[in-house]
Amino acid sequence: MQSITRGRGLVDQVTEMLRGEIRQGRWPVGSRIPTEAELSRITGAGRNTVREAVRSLVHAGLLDRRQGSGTFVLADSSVTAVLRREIDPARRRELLELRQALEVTAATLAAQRRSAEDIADMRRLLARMDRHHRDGDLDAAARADAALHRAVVVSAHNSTYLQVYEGVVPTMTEEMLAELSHSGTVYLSEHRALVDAIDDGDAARAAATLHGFLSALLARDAGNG
Amino acid sequence: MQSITRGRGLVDQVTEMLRGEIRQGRWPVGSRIPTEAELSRITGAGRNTVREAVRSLVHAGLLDRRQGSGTFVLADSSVTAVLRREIDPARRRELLELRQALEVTAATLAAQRRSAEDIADMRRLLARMDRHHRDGDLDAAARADAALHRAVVVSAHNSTYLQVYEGVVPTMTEEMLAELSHSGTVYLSEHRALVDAIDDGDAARAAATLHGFLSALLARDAGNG
DNA sequence: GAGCATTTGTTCGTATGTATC
DNA sequence: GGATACATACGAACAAATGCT
Repeated sequence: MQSITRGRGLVDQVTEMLRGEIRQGRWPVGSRIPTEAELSRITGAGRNTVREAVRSLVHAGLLDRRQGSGTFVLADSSVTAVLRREIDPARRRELLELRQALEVTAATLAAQRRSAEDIADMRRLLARMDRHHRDGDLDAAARADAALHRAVVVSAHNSTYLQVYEGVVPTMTEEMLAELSHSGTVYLSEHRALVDAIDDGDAARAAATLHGFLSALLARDAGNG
Repeated sequence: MQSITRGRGLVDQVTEMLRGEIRQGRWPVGSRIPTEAELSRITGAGRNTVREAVRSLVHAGLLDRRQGSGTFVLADSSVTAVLRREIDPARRRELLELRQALEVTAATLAAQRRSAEDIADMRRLLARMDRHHRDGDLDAAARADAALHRAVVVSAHNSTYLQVYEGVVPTMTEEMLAELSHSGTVYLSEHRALVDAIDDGDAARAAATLHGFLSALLARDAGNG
C-alpha cells in the first residue's frame, strides 16, 4: 500500500509534508507548487485529501491559490504569514515600538556576529538607497530602506528573531513608502552611521544610533497623532 | 452575531465571525463554543460549512476539537497561537535573545506608563513567587515567575507587543520550570529591583536591571552549551 | 460495567453557481 | 451563447468518542 496510512489524520500528514517542502526551501517563496494531480500521485492520497491540505495552508497564509493559474508559495513561515496578516497598520506607535525592541537588540547582536557578507549586503543596500533617491525613484528607495533594516536583523544570526521580524517587514515597507513620498528625506547619514558601527563591531554605538533614529520617528509620530 | 448572505466565500464569512467572537472575548479562552448544529442554526450556514470554518481556526491554533466532547477556545490571537506552536524550545539562545529584546524595551515603556493596578499585579506576583519558593512548590513559583515577566510586558501598554510576547510565554514557562527544579534559585532580589525601578518610573534602571539579568542567563547558557 | 444522549468525524449524494474554452 | 469542468454549499446518514446515570 501507500506510505501514508489511511484513516485519521491523513490530511494532517499531507499538510505537514507540504509545510516541510516549503520550510526547507525546496519550494521557494514565489514559486509554483506541483498541481493537485501530481501531489496526489506523489503522496498517494486522494485528490480530495490533497485539496484539503492545500486549503489549510492557504488559510494559514503560506499558499495562494489562483484558479487556472496554479498554487504559489506566499511565505515560508507561518509566524511570518500570520503576523503579516494580523498586525494592524493603524497602530503605528505600537509597530514602531516593536521595531525598536527588535531592531536595537538586533543591531547589538549584529555588531558582535556580522560576517563579511552581511556587511557587503548592507553596504550594497545603502548604495541602492542613495542611487534610487537621487534618481527620484522613491518607491525603490523605500524598499531598499526596508531591506537594509531587515539585513541588520539577518546579521544578528538568530532565526527565531528573523521569523518574527519578517512578519513586520511588509507593513513597515508600506509605512516607509508613504512616509518617504510625503517627506522626501531618506536619512542616509543615519543609516550609514549604523552600518559603520556594525562594521566596526561597536555594539553600543550601533544600538544607540538605531535607538536614537527610531525614537525620533516615535517622537514625531506622537506629535502628529 | 449576524446572519450570513449566501454566495461566495461563505466559509470565510463564518470563519471571520467565529474569530470575532473569540477576539472580543465573548468566547473566552478555555470555554466551549456552541455545537456545530447550533452554529449552523445561528449562522444559517450548513453544518459542513461551519465545520470547514471551525477547521481553519483549529489549524490556526485558536480552537481545539474533541470528538464527543465539543470545541474549545485555545487562544484569542492567531499570532500567539502560531508562535507558541512554531517556536523551537531547543533554540534556547535564540529564545533568550528574543526575550531580551522584548522585555528590556517593555521595561522601559512600563516605567513610563505603569498604572497603579500594574504595580499591584507585579507586587502580588512577587509575593507569590516568594511564598511558593518558601513552601517548596517550585512548579507554582516558576509559573509566578513567568507571570511576572508577562506583567511587565502588560504594563508597557502595547497590545501588538503583548501578542508577540504571549507566544513566547508557554515555552518560557517550561524553561523556567526545568531551570528552577534544577538550580532551586528564584532570583527574588533581582525581580524585586526590577519592579521597584518600574514603580519609581526609572526607565533606565528598569532596563538595565532586566538587561543584566537576562545577559547573565545568556552567558551561563553559552557556558553550558 | 452497561446503557444512553450528546457531539464531533467521515463520507456519500446533489444542487447551484462560476470560470474557462 | 453553449458546453464543460470545477468549486462551493447543503443535507443526510452513520461511525466513533465522550460523559453521565
